[in-house]
Order: sequence, then structure tokens, then C-alpha cells
Amino acid sequence: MKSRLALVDCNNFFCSCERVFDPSLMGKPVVVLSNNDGCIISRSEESKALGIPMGAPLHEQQEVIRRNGVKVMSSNYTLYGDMSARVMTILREAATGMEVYSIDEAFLELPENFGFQEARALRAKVLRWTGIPVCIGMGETKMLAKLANRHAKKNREKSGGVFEMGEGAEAEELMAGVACDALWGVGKNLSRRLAGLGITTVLEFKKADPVQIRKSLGVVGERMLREVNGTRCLQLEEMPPDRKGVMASRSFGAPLEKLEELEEALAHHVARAGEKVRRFHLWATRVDVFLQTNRFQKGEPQYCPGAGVNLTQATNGTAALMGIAAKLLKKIYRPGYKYKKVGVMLGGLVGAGAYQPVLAFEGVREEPKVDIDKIVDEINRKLGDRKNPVITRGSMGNRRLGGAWRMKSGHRSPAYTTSWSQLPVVGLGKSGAKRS
DNA sequence: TCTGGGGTCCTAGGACCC
DNA sequence: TCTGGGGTCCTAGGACCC
Repeated sequence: MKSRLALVDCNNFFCSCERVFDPSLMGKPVVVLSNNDGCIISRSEESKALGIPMGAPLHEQQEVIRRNGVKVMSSNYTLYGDMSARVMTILREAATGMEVYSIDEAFLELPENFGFQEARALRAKVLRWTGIPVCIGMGETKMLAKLANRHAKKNREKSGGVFEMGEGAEAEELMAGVACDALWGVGKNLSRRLAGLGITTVLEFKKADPVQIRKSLGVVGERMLREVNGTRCLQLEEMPPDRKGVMASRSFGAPLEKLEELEEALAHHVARAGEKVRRFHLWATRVDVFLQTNRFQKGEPQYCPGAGVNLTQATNGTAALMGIAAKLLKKIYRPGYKYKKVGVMLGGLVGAGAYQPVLAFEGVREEPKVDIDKIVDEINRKLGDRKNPVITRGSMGNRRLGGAWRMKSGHRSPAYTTSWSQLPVVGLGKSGAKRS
């Protein structure tokens, strides 16, 4: 018998946690909000039935919420973390191996005799001991277990919250009725690319030509294809690898314009990120700072710069990090914009072996010899305009920006960040130093 | 008026080295 | 003055996930 995996996923996890601590919420529509109470990030079944979409801005749903008496909760991550640990403890006992995949999900390596009955029993146990309902999907690979879990969830009454993705005609029939973008790892973009190849269902994907998939979706696509066909490519990671970076950022309720105000917010984020890094017993060798204007404000001039430095020595001291971050902020700050967000990313994290104490920090580059603003303005003048600039900063700032903000197609990225990385630098890491 | 905050992996291309 | 190929490391950016 082939070894099998299960994906155990808590149902509407944040809402379920809130219900454990306030049973009066049972049976009522509930939503939990994101950090600034801005978006809806968890919905109970009753809320889903009302048509409230995942990730919707709260203000767009106020009418539905008022009419239906939806209970609205701010998020409480301490509570969710605690509940998560309880669930994971129970799951671990049932498995021969386990990977905690997220706060509300875990992959389990199943014992040979673990079947439907055992899955149902495990589900009941978690519910009884923690109050959290879960669904369990089983299969030979992570992707198949994910797919099975999705099916278990969608057909909860029929499946009893448990489903195994088997082989043969029955499984294929099911796959024929599921769209590609239901696959783990297939988002909007890849499903569009698959559609271009005439592949729209999971079954069509399963039977696709590996060479063709490799060519148009790369190794990621090929791996998914093999996984769907029962070959394990994604292994169970029982020991989570060390974190590579720690980010801290927040949107402001009202936009900020002054450098001093941004500095204050940034200092707070640096302290938070630094604490987290120290908690993992790690040290940062890179610091990035970024700013964002309000991307939803069409017509407002947008500016989303970022800058970073590699450090000569690993550090996790708040004071040193704060100094670096403040200098980076000064570099990218330009007056006249309404900033909606500031953030810091502590990257290149290294373990204790690589640690060297920082005595005096010298790792910030000198004043640029190139006038970045001038270059940016010049390029924008040639290729775009102020309201619709051609360049902005790179990945950090751009990650959530809409179409108008991206590079216009046809222009190869003369990215803002590229200019930064080409600046003469002092006391940087290897590659930075080479450029000076 | 209000519209989250984190993370990961892969790839392409440049810099650099021998 | 012109000529090569192979390899590594790094950064930026794209795509996806919870």
C-alpha cells in the first residue's frame, strides 16, 4: 500500500476561534477583520451564504452586515495562535509525521491503517477537545490531499468532512468537474496560461503533455503535474526552515506627509521586526525600507519607493537597525506625497554561527553621486507623465499595485531600484562593495 | 471616509572570476 | 586589438499562498 498524506484544515478558522470563546456566536453570521479593521479575512458559513466575499473591504459590506445583524470581530492573533497549537498537538498524535503548513492547516503522514473511520474519529476528537471543526483530505501527494480537502469542504454533508482522492474513473470524473485554478499553486495567471493551452479542468491538466507544461509553466508547472499524477515532488517538511526575512508594516488610517511622522511609524515597525528576529535567535544582514501612497486613490500622484542596504556585519540590535532604517527613509522620502504605508524588511537572516557583534555601524552607503530623483523624473518625462509614471520602485513597493502602476508593456524595466543598487556604496556586502 | 500583513519559490540577467 | 566558455553569486521581479 502506498503511503498517503492528509491535509487537515480548520473551517473558517478565525471565526471558529471566536465562537469557542463566545458560544453565543454559534449559528449566527460572523466575520473577522484584518489588522486595521479594513478587510474581511474570515467568514462563518452563514456570512458566506449572505454573499460576503473573502477579502472584501468592510465599508463595502456595511449594508449587508447591518441588514443581517452580522457579528463583526477585530482579529485576535494571540487567541488564534493558542487555538492553533491545541489543534496541532492533537493532530500530531495521530500521524507518523507532520508539517504545520499554516496557522490553520497541517499535512499529516498517515499510518498504513488510517482510513475513513480514523479520519472521522480524528475530526470528532479535534472538535470535542478544542471546539474547532476541521475537514480532512487524503491522497498520495500534497496536491491530491489539498484537492481532496477542497472536495470534503464543498460537500460537507455528504462527505462528513472527510474525503480521499483515489485513483481510477471515480477520481477522474471528479477532476473533470473541477476548474484548474482550484489546484494548489494555480492562481489567476497560471490558469490563464493553461487556458491558452486548452486546459481548463483538473482532469485535462492531469493528462497534459509534461513537455508542453514544462515549457510554458516551468519547473513549478511540471512539479504540479507530477503531483496530480500521484508522484510526490513536494516533501513533508517537518522541521520548518529558518525564516529568510521579517517584515513589519502598517497602513495609516489617514495618510501622512511629513518625514518626522513617517520616521515615528517606521521606528515602531523596526522595533517589532527586530524583536521577532531576536526571538528566532537570528541576525539580519540586510535592511529594506519602503513607502507607499494610496493605491486606491485614482488621480492622486503615486510614489512607491524603496531602498535597502546589505550590512557589513549581522545585527539584531534595535538601535543599530533604527539608525539604518532612518537613513534609508530619508533617501526615499519626497515631500508632496500622501503616504499610506511605511514598512521595513529585515532580510538575509543568519543564525548564531554567523553572528558578529556590531560595535560601530558603518554600513550605510554614502550620499549618492547620482541624482536619483533627476533620473526618475527624466525617464518619466520621456515615457510617461506624473500621474501615470513609467517607473516606480521594484518588487516590495509594486507587489500590490494595480495596472496603471506597473511598467507599461514594451518598456524594459529601468527600475528605480536598479538605480539604487548601482549607487556607489561603502561598507556593504560582497556584491555591493564590488560596485563601489 | 474607510480598502491587511505577512511569507515562499523560481527565473532572468548582470557582475565577476578563472 | 581581438578573441571564449563555464561557472557562481546577487538582485529584481513575477507568481502564488495563508
